[in-house]
Amino acid sequence: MSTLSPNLSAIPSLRVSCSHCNLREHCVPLGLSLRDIDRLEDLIASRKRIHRGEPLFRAGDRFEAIYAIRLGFLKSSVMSSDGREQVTNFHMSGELIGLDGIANEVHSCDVIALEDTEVCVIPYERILAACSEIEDYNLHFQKILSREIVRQHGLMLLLGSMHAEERLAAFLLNLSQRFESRGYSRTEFVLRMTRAEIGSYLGLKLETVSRVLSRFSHDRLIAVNQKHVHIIDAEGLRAIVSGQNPEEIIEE
Amino acid sequence: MSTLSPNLSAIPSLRVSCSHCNLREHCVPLGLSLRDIDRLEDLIASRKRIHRGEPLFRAGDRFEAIYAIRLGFLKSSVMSSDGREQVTNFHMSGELIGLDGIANEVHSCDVIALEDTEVCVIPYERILAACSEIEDYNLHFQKILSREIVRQHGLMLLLGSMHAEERLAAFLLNLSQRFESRGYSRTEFVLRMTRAEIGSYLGLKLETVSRVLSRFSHDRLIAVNQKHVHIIDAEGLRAIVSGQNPEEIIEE
DNA sequence: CGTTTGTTTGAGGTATGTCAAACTGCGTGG
DNA sequence: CCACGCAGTTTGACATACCTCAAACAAACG
Repeated sequence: MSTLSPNLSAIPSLRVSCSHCNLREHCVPLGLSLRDIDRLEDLIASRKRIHRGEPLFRAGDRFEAIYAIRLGFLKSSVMSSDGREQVTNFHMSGELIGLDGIANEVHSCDVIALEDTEVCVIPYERILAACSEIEDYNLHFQKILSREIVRQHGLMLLLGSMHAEERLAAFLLNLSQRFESRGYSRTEFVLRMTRAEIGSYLGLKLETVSRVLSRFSHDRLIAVNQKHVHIIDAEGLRAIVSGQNPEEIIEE
Repeated sequence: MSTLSPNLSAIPSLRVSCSHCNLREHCVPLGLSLRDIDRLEDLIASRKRIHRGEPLFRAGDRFEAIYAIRLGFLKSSVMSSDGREQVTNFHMSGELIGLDGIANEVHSCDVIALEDTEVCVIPYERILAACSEIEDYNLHFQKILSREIVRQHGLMLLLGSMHAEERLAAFLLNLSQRFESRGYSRTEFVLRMTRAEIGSYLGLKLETVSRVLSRFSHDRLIAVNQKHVHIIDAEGLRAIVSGQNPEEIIEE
């Protein structure tokens, strides 16, 4: 792996332009020079489509590549020995998947597409090669890994010490922020996952998720219609996250 | 940072021998050649002692180094904006601390010594230098980061879907296994942390921790005397973790 | 030895889980 | 195109695991 896939440009349909990809700021957060960004394109071996409901990979699969989401929506989950599932993350465009596989050369979680999805396949050897060939790519990739660690700290805080309402409020605000940073509306979006999957992610049962969403809806913080969510009072949600549960409005 | 601290060997008291360190298999899990292990010693700038109760670093501190624990015991914790603390990990000898800081060049959690502790200070620039200079060190360090991600997945499973008894049983078995792999007894050890800290880590209140430990003690799974724990029936604990709650023994 | 910090245990409350039933929207096939 | 079935959601009634508050106890610490 001394040169980076010199032959790929021969296959135009597979050739990807990172420098023109509007997801660039997500995959390549560091201030790389344009010249280096061009070289990043060589990391990508191919693209892959996954249909709704299908796995990108499963726990136990051999780890070979990191995936960058071009478009779509997926969930990661781990299973306990006795079959309980815990959703560990929801992924949207621009995010990287598969970092867990580096540890043992085997994936430790399932990743399932929640809608039809397309990913860039980045063979891990190429990432290692880039680390030694591209100035600063080392630091760049370590930051990506570290960022995931920090993200999970936040999730542990949520799971370990927040109430159902706080968890849901934090969840909605997080989604909102991520949609916004991708150019979508931060106030209206569609939940790609079921109530049960939200519940698993937040350490709650689906009935609790449903009830809390109904309560938010009743309190005019959001409007929910099935999967469609409209955030009406983001400030109110933020207040809930930080425990500022305001005096309850007297029920009529 | 092209050469690795050539002047440090002039300070014998600070000179550390990784190759003779009995924690080597923890800090250096990869099968590095002896020659490379020798070079690892150059990573360490100094050692640092932290007294019980004192911080190694705090959230917001500038990130400069990774720390390898030579001996002692510490906790990591994150705080929510409204002051709730979540313990995210307990650390013992041979483990690396500070990986969270890579992401933003600032630490995102507090690390406090729970007993007098001594750590090796490994400036992060030296790690980056090693990544480009030592064959395979790149992969090695990325594995360390990925392993932390995988570990946290397990913790999320615990926090999101396990009962108090299962959490405690998993916690005790995890400690037991880590003590054993360091050459200590896997059946008798001292808890360095308070019930409140265990509770924070496991998403429980200290009273619940205390009650569950008492129940385990009553059921002859363990013997507890304050901080001292004796694991009597590891198999029984394992059964609890995997949800195999056996028919309750009739209370006398 | 008194004070502080941590632990245990009890009584009672509550948030969330469990079980169940009705409802909705969607896709499939008649 | 309608009807059917299915997967997902909502809502209610009830159960319970865990939390809260409180008091007594134990250990550690100056």
